[in-house]
Amino acid sequence: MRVRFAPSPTGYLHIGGVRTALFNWLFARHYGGQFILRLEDTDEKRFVQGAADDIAASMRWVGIDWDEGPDIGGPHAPYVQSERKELGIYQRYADQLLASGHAYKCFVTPEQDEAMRAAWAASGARPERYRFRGPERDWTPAQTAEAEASGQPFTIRLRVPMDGATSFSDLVRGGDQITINNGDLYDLVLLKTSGMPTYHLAHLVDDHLMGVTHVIRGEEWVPSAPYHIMLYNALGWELPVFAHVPNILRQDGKGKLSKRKDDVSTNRFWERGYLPEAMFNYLALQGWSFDDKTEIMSRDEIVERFTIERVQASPARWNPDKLKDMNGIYIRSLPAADVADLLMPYMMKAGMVADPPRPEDYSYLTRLTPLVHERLEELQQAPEMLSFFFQDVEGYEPKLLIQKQMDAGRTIDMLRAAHATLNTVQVWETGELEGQLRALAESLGVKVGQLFGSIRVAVTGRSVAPPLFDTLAALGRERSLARIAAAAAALE
RNA sequence: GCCCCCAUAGUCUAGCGGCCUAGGACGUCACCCUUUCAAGGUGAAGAUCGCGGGUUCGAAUCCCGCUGGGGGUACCA
Repeated sequence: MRVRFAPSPTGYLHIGGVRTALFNWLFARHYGGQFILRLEDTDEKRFVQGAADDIAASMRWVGIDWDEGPDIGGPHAPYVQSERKELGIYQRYADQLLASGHAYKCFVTPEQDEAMRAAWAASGARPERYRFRGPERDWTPAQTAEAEASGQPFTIRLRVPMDGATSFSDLVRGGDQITINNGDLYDLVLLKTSGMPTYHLAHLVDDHLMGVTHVIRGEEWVPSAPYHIMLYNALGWELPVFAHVPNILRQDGKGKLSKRKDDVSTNRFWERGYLPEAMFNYLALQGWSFDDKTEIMSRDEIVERFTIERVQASPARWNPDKLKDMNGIYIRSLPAADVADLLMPYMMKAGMVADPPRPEDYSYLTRLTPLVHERLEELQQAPEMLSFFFQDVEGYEPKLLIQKQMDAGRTIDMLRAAHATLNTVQVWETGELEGQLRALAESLGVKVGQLFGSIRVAVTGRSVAPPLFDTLAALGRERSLARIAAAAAALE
């Protein structure tokens, strides 16, 4: 079994695209087939420099590799359509279709096409739809030859039957047939004036030549599938199995995910600190499921369990909360040392750690990581959560410092008492600090929450922070005492 | 407009004729744990299985219609 993912290098790869690539990849890996990456750069106008590399990087990041592709070659190289066009591959089949009468040369210019469309729409005939049929369909060979001799540019169009219907079955829909009336179709352009094939001709020729057995693609291709069926038949080729997977809809359900309107670039998630394993797991679940309970699965487990038959036909909605939750689960499942390594780039970027980091930066971050490890949902949250370890607290909020049922005076006294106690602590470590401060709270006759709360704000500048005694231990005696003193002074 | 696809809680889903008084997860809320926040634990609210007809002894599951949503309607993919 051979499948492919064939992106168009017109921009970055968004998660919907990755999901389609993933389903293809899972299919290939599950059945021990091959997964091909092919670049469909037949759109000369929308081509974006660097997009191809970006797309490949996004795929590699989530853990999708390919057996044949532009960068690694393969038995059917090249894997870039613009290069294949130079080899005359598409022209050859266009000529074959011309010879067999399945296609014809059309001299209608885009402008004329537009005018015809407008005229059609203006006619009282109330057309349901503008269905282009070139006048050249009925031309004699002599007429065509004459037009061509005059040097007029032309496209090669598929001669679509005026009546009848075209059906094909779809694996995602349980093998049910989808039928479309030929009368709703039009004479599709196969080869553009420039000599570049359209997607329709190019992908099909390549799929056949590359031995693709299963076409797994987004459902936006369903309406054009009949053209593809006609083309396979016209060329005398065996049909592949079709599986049109549902799109991922925008969060509000209004339309499919779009690069322009949604912040869904795969790279963005990479930047924000999503683990590729989490993204892989989440995306696999967008339209596919294993059973009624299992959600967290390793790559291997998903590969083992994935089948197209279990892919849903209805579209899923983009749910960042769910992804975030899953990312937290994956982060927590990692050893703290690994998390520390993953966090370092974020600390550097936030300017909290020297670039490049010094040995002591590594050891300090390793020391701090356990304090935030299980609180992280995105790695990028770490610098903010740990910022007070790297910069002093400025401007204490009396409101935060003064706990429930306390006032400024009592808080000052309490902080000074804490300062005195901590000043004499022999062993500056978590357990000892906790023991001493608990005893202090008792002797002061305040609730531990009141004491700890004030100290937390004094030391971190905020009411929500990592566990207090771990924080004090990691912050060190000197800085801890200085901040407590500063907080008390701020309340004067 | 026309064509195609889809339809279980706010969201992702399990279900493929009786096991469903519809299961799991995210989100929401409550409680427990607890120095805050998380994590973890327990529990709750939330779906007349979009609506209406059939078929059947029996339907979330099959059929039809309607409605709603999505996709397509390019010399873009």
